[in-house]
Amino acid sequence: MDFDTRIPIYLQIIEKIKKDITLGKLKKGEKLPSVRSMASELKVNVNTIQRVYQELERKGITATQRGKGSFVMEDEEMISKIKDDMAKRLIESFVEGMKELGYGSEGIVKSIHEYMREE
Amino acid sequence: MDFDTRIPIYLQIIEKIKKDITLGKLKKGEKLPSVRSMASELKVNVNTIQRVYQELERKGITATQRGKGSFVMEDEEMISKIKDDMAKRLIESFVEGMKELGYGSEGIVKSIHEYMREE
Amino acid sequence: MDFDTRIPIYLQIIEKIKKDITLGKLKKGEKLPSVRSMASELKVNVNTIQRVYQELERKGITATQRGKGSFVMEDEEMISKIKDDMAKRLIESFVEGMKELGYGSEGIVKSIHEYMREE
Amino acid sequence: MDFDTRIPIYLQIIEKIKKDITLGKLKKGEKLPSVRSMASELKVNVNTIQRVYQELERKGITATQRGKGSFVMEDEEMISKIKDDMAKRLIESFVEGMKELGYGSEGIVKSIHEYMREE
DNA sequence: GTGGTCTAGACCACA
DNA sequence: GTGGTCTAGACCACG
Repeated sequence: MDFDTRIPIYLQIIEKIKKDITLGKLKKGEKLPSVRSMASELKVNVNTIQRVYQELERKGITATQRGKGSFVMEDEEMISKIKDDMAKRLIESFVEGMKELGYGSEGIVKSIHEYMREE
Repeated sequence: MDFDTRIPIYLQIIEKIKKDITLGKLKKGEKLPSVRSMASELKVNVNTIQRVYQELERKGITATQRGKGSFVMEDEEMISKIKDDMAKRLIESFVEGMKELGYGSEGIVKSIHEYMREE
Repeated sequence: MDFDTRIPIYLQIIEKIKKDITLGKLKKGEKLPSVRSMASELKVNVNTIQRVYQELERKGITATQRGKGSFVMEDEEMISKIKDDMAKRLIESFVEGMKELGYGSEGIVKSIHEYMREE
Repeated sequence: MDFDTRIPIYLQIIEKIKKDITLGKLKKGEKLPSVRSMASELKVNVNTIQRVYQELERKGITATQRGKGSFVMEDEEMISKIKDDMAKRLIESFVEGMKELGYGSEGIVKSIHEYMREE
């Protein structure tokens, strides 16, 4: 995993984990790697991962049990909400960026269609 | 002008100026206010405005002439080239992001349409 | 028995046992279940129960006899003395805390009354 | 300021600041000491204070502006809510503790009255 | 000068 | 073995 220097590492890891959950790579109830093993795997400090897990718990995405580990929450609804949220954020920032460049609604839709056709 | 605490003030001001240019409020060749006057008008630190002008110049949007001030670039073609480039990069990263979330081509187009309709 | 993740399991079990003693479910002199049987019954690690018994003994609530097991203490007077002491400490720290929050004597008494009424 | 070893330092500092706000020692809109000055004053690491300010912001008690500092929120209602919350937590844990010791509602009220009279 | 992030390394509480 | 807290010290972004 490569990190974008402009964005805090811990945020990038959070996004990665959320993505893995929505894609089913991490299943409900499954145990996440221990703080230390994930830290060494990603070549990152333990504290950074600890922050990641803390934030995930605060958002209700995982639950942490001292001495046991962190587990993905079993809440189906929550997971689909995460996916919708992430998609919405992507779309918003995309549309906003295009508008700042002077594109109107039709222009944006048209550009996307063109891009898809080329691919 | 009110600022969103979450985003650096200097970025917010840059966006404002870029918008003013595309909307024709600031015309090609026109002189921007001096660093000091803009700073006092927006009730913002002089350093902040200095950074704004620096970034604008770096992006080729304005040109600074020592002792005279900053001026909006006259080079129309260059600006439109930059715009196309930025748009392409925006679209690419957007599509890539959506695919990582598990969306296919149709899903992406559909999401954009839905979002536009809501707005 | 369900456990609250925020509080150490061993503390929750201790409280449960203390309650059982005051309610007479566990009588003076009675033998507590073995570490292993209690652990398997509560689906909890053996170490955890060991710590529970250790703490109970440290507090003088039980006594452990090697090879025989743990027994609820018979010393009634000592237990009631401990209780009075604990109660006094509880009250003191409570009153001190309320005063730090700016409550006067009447305010404290009033708050307690209100809380009791709600319950 | 002395710290109780059993409770995380950052939590103790948070409680201290909340108390100061409810008591009017820290007024609405007022600037909190900088992370570094508070850290050196309390002889605590900078990171620890940073966590304190972060949590306070997350709870809506303060607002932080990068490069400027942290400020107490101007929300009157929020402040009185903090006080009520803190008092409620104190009362709850006190009553719960007394009940575990075998005191009934009348016993608790009586004990408080006695304690107040002695003082 | 101010907050934000990160590292390396330590010690503790819990299961 | 697992998470939680803390320290010392560093570098960066922002005003």
